[in-house]
Amino acid sequence: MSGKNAYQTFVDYLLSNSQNMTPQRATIVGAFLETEGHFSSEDLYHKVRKTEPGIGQATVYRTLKLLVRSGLADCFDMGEGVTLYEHAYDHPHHDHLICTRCGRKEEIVDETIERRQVELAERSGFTLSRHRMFLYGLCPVCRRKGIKD
Amino acid sequence: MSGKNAYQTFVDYLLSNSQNMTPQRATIVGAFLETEGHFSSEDLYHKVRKTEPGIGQATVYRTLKLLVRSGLADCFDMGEGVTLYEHAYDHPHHDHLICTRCGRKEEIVDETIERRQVELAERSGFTLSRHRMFLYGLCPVCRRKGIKD
DNA sequence: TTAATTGCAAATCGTTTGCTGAAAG
DNA sequence: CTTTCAGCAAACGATTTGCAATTAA
Repeated sequence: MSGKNAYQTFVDYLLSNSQNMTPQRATIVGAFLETEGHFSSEDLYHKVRKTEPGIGQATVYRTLKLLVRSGLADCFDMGEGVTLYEHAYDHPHHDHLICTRCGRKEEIVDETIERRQVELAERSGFTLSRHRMFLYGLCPVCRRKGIKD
Repeated sequence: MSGKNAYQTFVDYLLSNSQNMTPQRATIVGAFLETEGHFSSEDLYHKVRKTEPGIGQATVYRTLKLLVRSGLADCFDMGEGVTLYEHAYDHPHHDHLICTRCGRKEEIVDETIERRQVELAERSGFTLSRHRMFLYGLCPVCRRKGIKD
């Protein structure tokens, strides 16, 4: 049902911007909604192609942009040259913990840090609007492997 | 004198990797050392060109890579499609506070946050090796302007 | 002399854009 | 009808790479 609401939110976004729902957009949004975790535009493109081979890559890029603007998706760039997307609808803010060996990503949040960030910003006179935090390290599995190697 | 040591550190790095100091590298490293704040490879390229118009862009890219490996420089990508560099020699870890309007960047650190990050990672079984944190907001100057507008 | 380095231009790669025909309201 | 779309291919912009000529050790 979260899917239903999310989809409707997207349709509403389109309507309120004099933009149309189209078969292609419906397909892409559908694929987006059933994709968990972090993925690139290209990942989604490949997924969509399995169902609708006619869809162009540009359409996926354009639709992902709409998804972000509509609030359904969030995107971030970890500096690897690719933009990653994730669900933002019914999915509160969080940061990322990334394994530098296997690439596994975990979502994390910490109230203390969130609060400190606002204080820190204010101390410099800034009004904080958002932030991005990436923690890099070895995940338990990879650490164990590392010891064996 | 920090400049002297930094330069020597770079030369040592080259020597220990059977790489040579060259006039081009010396020029680029010199320009790098006298550039404060955050800058892109292209920024440095333009600066270097004023002195040595013959230097190629690829050489600047290549030398910046060496500067990072030697520990003189640190680089990060804020997702704007450009890699930014800054001094890392005699310049301890810090995070960034960025004005979303004028782009001004301030360096920040907070012991509480740093400590919490390690704890958070450990709670997930990760061994933290490094992190990146960007706080985005309106700087005091821009906020004031915003009110007037 | 031998390995490392340079500058240039061509190649990459993810992403964006211009364009023309097609479709939505 | 009028505007918004889609698909394609070309354009882009930052960065990398292949290569032949040059230089450092």
